[in-house]
Amino acid sequence: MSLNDLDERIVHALAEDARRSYADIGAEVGLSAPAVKRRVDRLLATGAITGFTVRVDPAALGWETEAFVEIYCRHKTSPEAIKRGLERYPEVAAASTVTGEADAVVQIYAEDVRHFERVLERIAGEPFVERTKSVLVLSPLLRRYGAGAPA
Amino acid sequence: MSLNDLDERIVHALAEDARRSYADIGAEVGLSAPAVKRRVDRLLATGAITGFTVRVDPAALGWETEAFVEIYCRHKTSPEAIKRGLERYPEVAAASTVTGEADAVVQIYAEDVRHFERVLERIAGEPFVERTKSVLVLSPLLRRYGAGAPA
DNA sequence: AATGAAATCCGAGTCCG
DNA sequence: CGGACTCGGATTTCATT
Repeated sequence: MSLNDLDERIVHALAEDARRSYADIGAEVGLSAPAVKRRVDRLLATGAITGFTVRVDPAALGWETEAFVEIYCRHKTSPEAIKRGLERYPEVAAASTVTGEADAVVQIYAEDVRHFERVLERIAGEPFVERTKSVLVLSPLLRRYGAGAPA
Repeated sequence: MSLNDLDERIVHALAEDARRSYADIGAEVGLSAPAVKRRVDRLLATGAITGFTVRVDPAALGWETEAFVEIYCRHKTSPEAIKRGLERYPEVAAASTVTGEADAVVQIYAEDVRHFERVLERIAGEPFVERTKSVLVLSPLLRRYGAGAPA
């Protein structure tokens, strides 16, 4: 399934501000309000847009600390094993196997650095984990398409 | 900044579906529609809620390739400059300044590897970018709290 | 100070050409 | 797809506790 340029611009406009009126978005992409609505409805029906949310300041929710953790596994650890090992941690927001030296990148939200440290120690202690390498997020610059939002 | 119980429930309701009417949310938390609106306005003013977005399915949009890009900047590049430089790329889903050697981590969705290569070249060509280091996502293991791709 | 009821107004949703 | 109409909910006003 492929979207044309118009749909993409509409999704992008909604990603920035889902409260903009159809007429407003239409003025930007060159369509009338009903035309924009029809396309949004279609995007919802096909599952390209899965819903509407608020962007929340994680700090306001008490999740002050965010981190990316690279995980280096012992040989022959399957992606499924990594997944099973990580999904027990509620602090893990996202995890993916990746190219490069590390085997997986894990995105973690913790209440504070102390909380993060505890989580990291437990993950590092998992039998399939050889070693880890973390970077802490200093300040979130951009957050679109619902990416990386807790709760 | 701290949220009381009512605010928390309102934020939670909006996080699930930001299109619900104020009256509907009010019925759930025990307030009238205007009362809910006033609290949402206040949450927006204080920055607890930073905006309204759509949740999108990257695959349905044809964004099959996902990558994490570490950006190393020239000296004296402010976070704001990085943000301004990156927000023009619709392919950028998230960006954060981080601890460690790199200055920022950027999460990118592209149609395919070729598309990603083009985007990376353009980002690497930005005046504030010294060099970049990328890892491609092989398979998304976990995606929670609306992080990345909400299936 | 924060609330709910009533009134207004704008935009979503619908129908038609 | 655009234009026009209708209707629901957002937003405002105001009285109340």
